[in-house]
Amino acid sequence: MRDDPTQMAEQVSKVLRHLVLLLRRSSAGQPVTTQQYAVLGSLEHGPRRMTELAEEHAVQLPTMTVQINRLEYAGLVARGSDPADARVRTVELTGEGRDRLHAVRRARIARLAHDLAALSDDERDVLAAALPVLAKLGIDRTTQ
Amino acid sequence: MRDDPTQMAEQVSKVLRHLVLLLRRSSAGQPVTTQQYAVLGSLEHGPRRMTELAEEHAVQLPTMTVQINRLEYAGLVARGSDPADARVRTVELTGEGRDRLHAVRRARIARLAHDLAALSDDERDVLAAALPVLAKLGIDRTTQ
DNA sequence: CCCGGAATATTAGCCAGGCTAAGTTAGTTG
DNA sequence: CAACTAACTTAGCCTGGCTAATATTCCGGG
Repeated sequence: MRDDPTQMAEQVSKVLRHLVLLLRRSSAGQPVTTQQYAVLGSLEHGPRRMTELAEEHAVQLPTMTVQINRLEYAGLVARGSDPADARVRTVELTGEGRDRLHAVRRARIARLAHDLAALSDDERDVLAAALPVLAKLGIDRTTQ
Repeated sequence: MRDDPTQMAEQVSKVLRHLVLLLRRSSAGQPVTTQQYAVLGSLEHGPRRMTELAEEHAVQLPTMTVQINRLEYAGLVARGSDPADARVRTVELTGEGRDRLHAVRRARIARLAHDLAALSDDERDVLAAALPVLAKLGIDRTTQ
């Protein structure tokens, strides 16, 4: 298949659609939406500024403003200021935000681990080998 | 890694997030949204009823109604009736809908093929081997 | 010193795409 | 034939995107 990129692309496309449906089914009705969870994850290692968050999540600044507003209202993050530049707002996790992040992460990892446990050793090997390749896919698109 | 499902799940989780971001970046500003494209794809092999479409896309019936309304307004699908049961509405592609589906598909496949072409032969082999495994992931979740 | 432009966020207003609850119409069954 | 069930649609709400239009604040040149 590797010699017919078009055919392979069709397979990849189907698999992507499958994964998207999987994610949709598994994230319905969770205590934190996938977007909120992703943003909380960005804050794990310290405060970030709004522009950073927006870029990292491939989103416009106003979109991130609204996200952070909701998270702040929910008590999961707090806004701060940069003493060196009064224009920038920083965002950081509250204690509750950190707790929630870890709880949701545990649940997601556990579910994934459960799914992975249903595979054979060989299948897990194959999958593990492919992860770096998947991570590499499309990285040059981000610079366009 | 295969012997530590939790660690592997973390890796998979990261890769999934990467793929989601990829999809978001690549689908921004397309002539057809990914949802619309997916629905058109379901109609490729003939008319379907609303309930079928909703189930297939893991969505409630009212959500599918709205989707089909938009596609119908855009002239890409047409509603019909089941002569055997006046309650059911059928949906099928119009000529323009079929053209649009094929055009969008070509574009998506081409972009994916381009990305795949940037990989080495070995990497493509590894990825090709993993596709069936990925397709298998989580299929038992749908029955819960 | 200060004035104009650039950078950082926010607000306002729009749209897509989810959901539930309630309503309509048509089949099914006791 | 009355009551229930099934298939959709409508209405109303929420999240999460976007652009355009404001503040604010910083910075560099005259």
